[in-house]
Amino acid sequence: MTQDDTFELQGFTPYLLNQAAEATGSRFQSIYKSKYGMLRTEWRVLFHLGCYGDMTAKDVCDRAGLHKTKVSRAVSALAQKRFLERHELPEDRRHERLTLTRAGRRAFEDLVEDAQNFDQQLIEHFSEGEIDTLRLMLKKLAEL
Amino acid sequence: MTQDDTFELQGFTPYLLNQAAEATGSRFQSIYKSKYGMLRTEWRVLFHLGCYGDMTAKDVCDRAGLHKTKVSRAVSALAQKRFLERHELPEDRRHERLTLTRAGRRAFEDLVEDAQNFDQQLIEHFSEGEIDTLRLMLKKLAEL
DNA sequence: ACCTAGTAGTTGCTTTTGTAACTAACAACA
DNA sequence: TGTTGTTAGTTACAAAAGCAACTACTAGGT
Repeated sequence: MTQDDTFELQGFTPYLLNQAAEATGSRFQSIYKSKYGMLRTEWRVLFHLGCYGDMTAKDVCDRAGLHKTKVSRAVSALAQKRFLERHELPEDRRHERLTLTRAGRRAFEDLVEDAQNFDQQLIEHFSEGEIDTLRLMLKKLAEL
Repeated sequence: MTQDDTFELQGFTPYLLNQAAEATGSRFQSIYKSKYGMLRTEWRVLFHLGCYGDMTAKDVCDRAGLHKTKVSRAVSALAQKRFLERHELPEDRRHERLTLTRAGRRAFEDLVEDAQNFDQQLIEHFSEGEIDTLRLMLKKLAEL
C-alpha cells in the first residue's frame, strides 16, 4: 500500500491555488456582480479592453486563455448592456473590433478602483518581497 | 482610445491566482477524468476521505468549502461508481458516514501517485524557499 | 405530548459552461 | 471560375453549477 499519509492535500499546489483563487475571486465577483450584473467572463473582457485597448474577440481569447464561445457570449452581454460596440473590420469582415462605449469605460474605471482597493487589502498582509515572489510564480505556473 | 495604464491586469492578484489555478487544475483534471470519469468535486471528495478518513458530507463541505448540493451530487456519483458507501449513523440518523470501498481506496492511491508526480513537476521550477512562501501565502489568501 | 427551530442531505428548476456543429468570410491554387 | 482548407464568430444541445424549496430527523422548550 502506497503512503496515503505521506500525501497532504493542503500541500498539493493545484488544490491550494484553487482554494485561494476561489476565495478571492468570488469575493471580488460580488462587487462587479452587484454593481453591474456582470459575470466573471464579462468582467475579464471589459478589463482586457480597458487595459489593453480595442481588440477582436479572438485577441481576447488568446490573451485571456478563454474559449471563443465564452468570449462570444460575454461580448454579447456587454453589448446588450451598452458597454461596448462591435465594428466589422473592412479589410477582413470576419473580424470585429471591440470598443468600449463611454458607459463601458466609466464602468471599467469604476471597477479599476475597486480592484485596486481589493488588491491592496489582499497584499497588505504580506511583505513586498513575498508579493513579488507570488506574482512571479503565479505567472510562471499559468504558462507551464 | 484612452488607456488606463495605472492598472495592470497582470498584477491583479485574483486574476493571477485564477490563471494559475485554471492552468494547473485543468491539466490535472484531465488525468482523473480520463482514468475514472471523475469531476473535480468528485476528486475532492475522494481525496478528503482518502486523506482524512471517514467523515460526513457536511464535514466535507466545511473542510473543502463546497456547497452541500455539490457534495451531495459528488457523493452520489462516487457511490454509483462503487468508490464509497454511505452508512447512516445510529445516534443521529440525519448524518451518514462516508467510507471508501476497496475500489475507492485503490483509485485514491493511484491518483495520489499521479498527484505527487504532477506536483513534483510543478514545483521543480522553483526553489524550496519559493515553494514554502507560495504555500503559506496561498493558505493565508484562502482564509482571508 | 406538542410546538418551534434548526440541521443533514436531496430534489427541482434556472443559469452558466462545455462541446461540436454551423455560417460567413478569406486565401491559395488549379 | 471552382475547389479545398482555414479562420472569426455564433448557435444548438448537453453537462454542470447555483439556488431555493423540500424531506426527514433532532433538540429544546412548554
